[in-house]
Amino acid sequence: MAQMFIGPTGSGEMPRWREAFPDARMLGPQQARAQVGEGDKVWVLSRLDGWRELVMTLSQRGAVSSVLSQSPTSGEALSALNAGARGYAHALSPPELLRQMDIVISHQGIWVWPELMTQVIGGAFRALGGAASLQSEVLEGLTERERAVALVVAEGLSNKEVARQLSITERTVKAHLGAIFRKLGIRDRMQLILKLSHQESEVP
Amino acid sequence: MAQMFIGPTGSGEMPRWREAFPDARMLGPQQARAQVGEGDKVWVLSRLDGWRELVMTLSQRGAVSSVLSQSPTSGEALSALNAGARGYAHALSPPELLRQMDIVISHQGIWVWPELMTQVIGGAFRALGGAASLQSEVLEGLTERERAVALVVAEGLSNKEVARQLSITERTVKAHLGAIFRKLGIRDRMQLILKLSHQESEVP
DNA sequence: CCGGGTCTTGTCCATCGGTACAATGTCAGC
DNA sequence: GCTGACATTGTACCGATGGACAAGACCCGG
Repeated sequence: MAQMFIGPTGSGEMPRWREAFPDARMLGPQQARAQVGEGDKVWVLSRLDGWRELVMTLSQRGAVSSVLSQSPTSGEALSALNAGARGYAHALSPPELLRQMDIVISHQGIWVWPELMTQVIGGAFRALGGAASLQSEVLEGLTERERAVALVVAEGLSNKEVARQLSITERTVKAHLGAIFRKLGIRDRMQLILKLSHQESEVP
Repeated sequence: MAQMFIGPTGSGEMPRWREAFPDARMLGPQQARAQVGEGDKVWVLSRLDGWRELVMTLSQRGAVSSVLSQSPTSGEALSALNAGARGYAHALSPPELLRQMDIVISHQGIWVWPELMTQVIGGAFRALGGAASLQSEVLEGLTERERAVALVVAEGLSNKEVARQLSITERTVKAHLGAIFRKLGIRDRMQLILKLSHQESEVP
């Protein structure tokens, strides 16, 4: 559960951050990969080369990471979140804000520099509007519930996850999937995805 | 700073939520528009007609709102966030989770049902030129052989079929796939397909 | 009231998919 | 010559997946 800061080796700055977490440790990228484990909270400076990849591995390892940038942009914010980061803010944010971030990300939340959040969400929304149109003819022959299952499965979720999301049993998900496969003449979820994203494909 | 729940008039359910916030008030949409003000924390049921518009006005008024859905989807999540909501979760989430959400959104954070978060962020990432920057280099980090496997797998073929097509063992296919998953930071072939198919479908 | 369609769940089982812990051979570069 | 990246394959394990067989609940039209 250690609090750690990761920056270019030898970077002794980060005064605001130090102020917010006096007891934290400062690490270089190498040490980070070696020492960070599940539950640790890491703060990565985006000035660091390969920060994205670092965040990705640390996140998969179960660490909770935030990215601090000297010049925040919505693109970098998204990149960070996509890499698994849970927070994104200006590197020189005031200590109170940093501590606030800490609270948020410690509770499964996401914290992003507010102005950026608007852009991020806005962009995503526009894009998904287009994505929503993809469904259509393929799903015509399916029932209400089957369509719902098909769409969620096509997002890449497992049966268990679909079950949770639709508040039904995994068994029921399988039942619907079976019907979907039969009706669409396909054999598994992979082909379902292909059928929904492109209309083409189909192999012997 | 009142905690309020807004659902269809006369909806007396929401046991889990009640449990989480015993002192909160339940309102109908009309009352909400009249009474909610700055700093109030409102929970809106997405089953409610016009929930999106409601969230939008309340948010602009300075209220902090979360949306609870009976059947959460990434699309609805984005829609909620875009309307100004700060939280999005299943309507029957356990009380501890709801209180956790409360903490997060009270600290300027965003809270979204974890499984959906990945999709939401993923969608957003693809939407804003992140697609161009990273997608093209998705396969860059892979070796010759890994790329070959990735492409065939993305066609929807099984490991056995890939093996036949590339004249290698199924075991070897698994080996390459393992490396691919690790390098791309994904967990299975479904996500690989999504990562690859979304790189060709972009908007003007 | 009855039959059909839909939604739901159950058990059982064969297979697939992903990973852990390996080994072998090749080939480029220091 | 040795090291490291790459390709290949093996055994083993276990969770995920899809199908088989079955059944109860609900609703709607005949």
